[in-house]
Amino acid sequence: MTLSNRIGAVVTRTEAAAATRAALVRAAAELLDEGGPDAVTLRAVGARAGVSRGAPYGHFADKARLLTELAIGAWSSLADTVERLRGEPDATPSARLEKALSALVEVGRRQPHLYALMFSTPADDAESAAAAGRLEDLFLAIVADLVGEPDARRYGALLMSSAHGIAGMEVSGHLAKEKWGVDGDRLVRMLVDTIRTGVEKAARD
Amino acid sequence: MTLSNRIGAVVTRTEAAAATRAALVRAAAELLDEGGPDAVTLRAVGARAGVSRGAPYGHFADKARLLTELAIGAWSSLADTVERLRGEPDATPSARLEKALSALVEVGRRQPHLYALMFSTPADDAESAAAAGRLEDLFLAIVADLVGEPDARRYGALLMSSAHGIAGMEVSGHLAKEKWGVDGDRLVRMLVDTIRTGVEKAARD
DNA sequence: CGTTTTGATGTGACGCTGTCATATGAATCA
DNA sequence: TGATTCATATGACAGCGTCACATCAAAACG
Repeated sequence: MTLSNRIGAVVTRTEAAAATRAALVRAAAELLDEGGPDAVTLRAVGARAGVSRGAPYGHFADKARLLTELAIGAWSSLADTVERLRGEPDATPSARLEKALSALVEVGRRQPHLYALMFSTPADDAESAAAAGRLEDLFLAIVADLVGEPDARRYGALLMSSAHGIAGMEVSGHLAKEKWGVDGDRLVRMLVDTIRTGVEKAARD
Repeated sequence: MTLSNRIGAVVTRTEAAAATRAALVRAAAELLDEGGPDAVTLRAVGARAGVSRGAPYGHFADKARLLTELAIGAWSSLADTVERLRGEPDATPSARLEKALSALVEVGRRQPHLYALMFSTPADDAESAAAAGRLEDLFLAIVADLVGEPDARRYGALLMSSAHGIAGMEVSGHLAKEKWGVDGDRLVRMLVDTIRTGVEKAARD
């Protein structure tokens, strides 16, 4: 009637299955962070979650789907971070924008393998696209506060792409400070300043 | 004394080995373009090059080294393209800059898997870093023509990162036109214009 | 010229991987 | 209680990268 899971708590059957599923996702995330994509094998994921190598197939169609869920979690978490910026109405639009862009770069810096996964997961997956879309919409709203509505989409695309590139250059080690004399944070500030002054200039004309 | 290779030409032994090596690289590049990274197996590479699965080990330490050579070739080829822009002195600095950035984006568009490989190859490889460094230096010279020497490095980093991000967003399918209303080419033009007007403004002050 | 050396290539074998078919066994339900 | 359902465990399979070893012809040498 009851069942004790790996930490000894008494739970129902479906609760135990949900806990196993969560443990599998967590194990995969940890393995990805610690050893990169090659370290994420279903056998290793199962072992860390305390189940067998075949158990993941009871929760995910295949390995790719498990990885997609990692990416979805990363997009959602980042969206939560950006959404929290809306609760700081005292900050200027450009300050909020800089924080949002920095949050993206920070994911790349802290979890480079997860960051790469976010942009390599198949874009045709509906759930993944929705999670990424939520971040993009939140981001778009912040950009609109700075540049105004008619131009928000194109500037949003430019800003998001540029921040993604800054993160990518950092992740791949192509942003060596001795070569360019700057780091990613500095580039984000330059980016926001450049757009801001450009918009102010356009407003004067 | 002599040896006929796979296309029937009579060649010496070392020539044949060099041809095999080139055939392996070409086969790997084709398989990458056609089927993505998963399609690049040493068995498939060997088969397409007309040799056995073990033959690559006579020319490359391991599979990773073969892939690194693909990346090196991509960096070199892109550097050649950018170098050719120097032969157009009639073009304005901003026009040359736009062409250079577009060349990067175009690689991502035409050969997305190869593009991903360029930025995922280990940055600690000396030969690969040198090939990427040549492109960066050529690019830096073009940027210096536009923004002047003291600021060339930081603006170069920003421009290269942004272009990389535009390419990355396109490759991963995150630059949907219905969402942002623009494509990568448009973003490259916006990027160059923004920097150019920013520099002109700074010059007036 | 005959002999030896060298080096590219072919092949068998190993452990590892993702995946499927099947068995097990306990929670759930009639 | 008996039947069912469903998460999990396990055996098996093909494909993978890689290594050890065998082969065999070109090259070097006396």
